[in-house]
Amino acid sequence: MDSIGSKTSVNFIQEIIDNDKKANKYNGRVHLRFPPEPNGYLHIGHAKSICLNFGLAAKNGGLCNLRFDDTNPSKEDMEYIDSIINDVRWLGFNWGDRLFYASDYFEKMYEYAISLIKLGKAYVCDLSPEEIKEYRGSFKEPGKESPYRNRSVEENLDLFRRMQNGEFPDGSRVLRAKIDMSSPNLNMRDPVLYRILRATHPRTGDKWCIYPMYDYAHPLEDYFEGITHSICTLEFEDHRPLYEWVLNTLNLPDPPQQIEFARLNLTNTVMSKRKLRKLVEEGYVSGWDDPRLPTISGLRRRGYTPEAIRNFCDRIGVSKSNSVVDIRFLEHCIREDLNLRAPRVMGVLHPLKLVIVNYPEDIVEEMESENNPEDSAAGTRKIPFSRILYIEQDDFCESPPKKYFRLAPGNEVRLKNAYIIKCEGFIKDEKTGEIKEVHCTYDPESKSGKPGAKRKVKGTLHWVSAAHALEAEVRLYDYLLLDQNEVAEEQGEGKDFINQLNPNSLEVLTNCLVEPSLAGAAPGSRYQFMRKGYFCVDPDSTSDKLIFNRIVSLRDTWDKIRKANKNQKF
RNA sequence: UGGGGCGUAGCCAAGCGGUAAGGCACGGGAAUUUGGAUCCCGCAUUCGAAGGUUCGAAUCCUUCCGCCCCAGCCA
Repeated sequence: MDSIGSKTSVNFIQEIIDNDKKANKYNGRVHLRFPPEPNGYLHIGHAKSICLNFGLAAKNGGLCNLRFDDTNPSKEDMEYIDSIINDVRWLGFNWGDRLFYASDYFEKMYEYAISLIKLGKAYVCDLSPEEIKEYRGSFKEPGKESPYRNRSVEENLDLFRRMQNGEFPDGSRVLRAKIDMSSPNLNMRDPVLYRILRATHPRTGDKWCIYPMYDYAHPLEDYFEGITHSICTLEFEDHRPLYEWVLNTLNLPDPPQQIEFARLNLTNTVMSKRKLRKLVEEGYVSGWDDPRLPTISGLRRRGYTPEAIRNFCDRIGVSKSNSVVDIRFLEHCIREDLNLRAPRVMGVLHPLKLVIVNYPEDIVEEMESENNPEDSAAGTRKIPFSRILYIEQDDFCESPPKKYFRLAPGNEVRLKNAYIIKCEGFIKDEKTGEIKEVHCTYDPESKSGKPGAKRKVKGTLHWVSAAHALEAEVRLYDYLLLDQNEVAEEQGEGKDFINQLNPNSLEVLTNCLVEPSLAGAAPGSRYQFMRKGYFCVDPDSTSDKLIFNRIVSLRDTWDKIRKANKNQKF
């Protein structure tokens, strides 16, 4: 019932919106915004927020703006602006002509700051950063009032203008709100509103040398854009009184309301900008779009679809409790999506030569194969079959364990869309134990589609024809981080997430063989390699050298049985 | 330590005084030319704990316990 696109239960934010609409608050308008700071790449945690904001707007006949919160030029960059725009669009959202920047409002914000000064609600403070910290007090002790707190309006006006004029060095003065130095909420102890900062802004260049702080800028940005519900994450809960203070003190009508929800955490990966940056900058991964990262660009390169990501975000729910979503749920979402639409192909990751000894040497048959059993409209294709094939090394076992349905001496197995074969022998390198090739006979009556194919055989294998297969590189990805318990076992609890990194998060296979229909497969196209998983053609792929990224493996019950058996020994 | 939040299954999460939805994971089975997909079945006598109110409490009250966030001129 609750599959793709079906209803999810109403979350607490929707409830607030429902009540506001009922009460005709904001004249029934619903206007949201996604307000990233352009200081990093978007990740799936942002996707949760994007889906929430744009989704809520759509559901309620409202609008959602894209707005860059670019109030700190020392950390922000045009590169990030471009990537964020690209990612939000790729996820499938549309902000119409409502692309905004906090920096668009610097002039207005400055004017409102002057109003605050005139109201006696803001003052220029000459304390150093260290002194301000000292004066702020602590959790148990109230703060002390700044000696500059009671300057006259005229003096404040004059000093603030001169701050803006560039007459003072960076860090020498700030504009502060005059609220309450003994508030139990530290955010209300005369917070800084403006700081002097000489840094070239990505959009306004060197026009300004003072920049508003988030707590002052954000409520105003929301107000300027007619935002009704300003959704942010839990850590801003303590800032809400300040958000409201700015709007109320300035006496702005229909003030937006801030609502907080829990950010997304995922198992087996990292989500903080700091950690992602460390991985990228210190070369633990290949870049922001490394397919192992939970960045939008990484997921895109890995082969995740926007639909799967959106579906995931819609299904994890929205609440206020700190939670960690199992990454396997994300994997479920991409499997569910790709199962329905990824064409099936055959690709052998670890090739093992298989000779059909009773099959003519000079014949090539074209085997008819369904492109997608979940979608008959996907049609069929022909796959060449011949005497010499390659199968998966795993699919042959000299002395098979219990419940092994694959090829073993004397065993019969079906080759997908071809014939039933029987293992008659194999060649083994006695020194290394390596199986060099497997010899089989085929049953000519068992060709797929023919009555003789109806026989029951336990296993079905995928294969490629040696003479026709294409060489390919396949990149197998695994979780970026080990499970918490594995880490404890293997290296004794490290505090640094670096020693939690999975050493096997990337395995590159260079000798894979895929069916010839894959020639010229376009970067970004996705396939199911039957019995193996879903794969996506990497942008590095060329017509000479195919490169596939494994998006996610198929569910593998044999693998589970195998592991269970292994663990049983003890 | 003062303030702000949050505790429902291994993980998310509904529930809003009338007797614990759903999904993931997990276990079992059916069917199967992907050990995939699909389909069945199972999976909280109990909601952080203890008291109280009530005919009736995950929902209301009290106390306690645990976890997260806050002392940037970051957002």
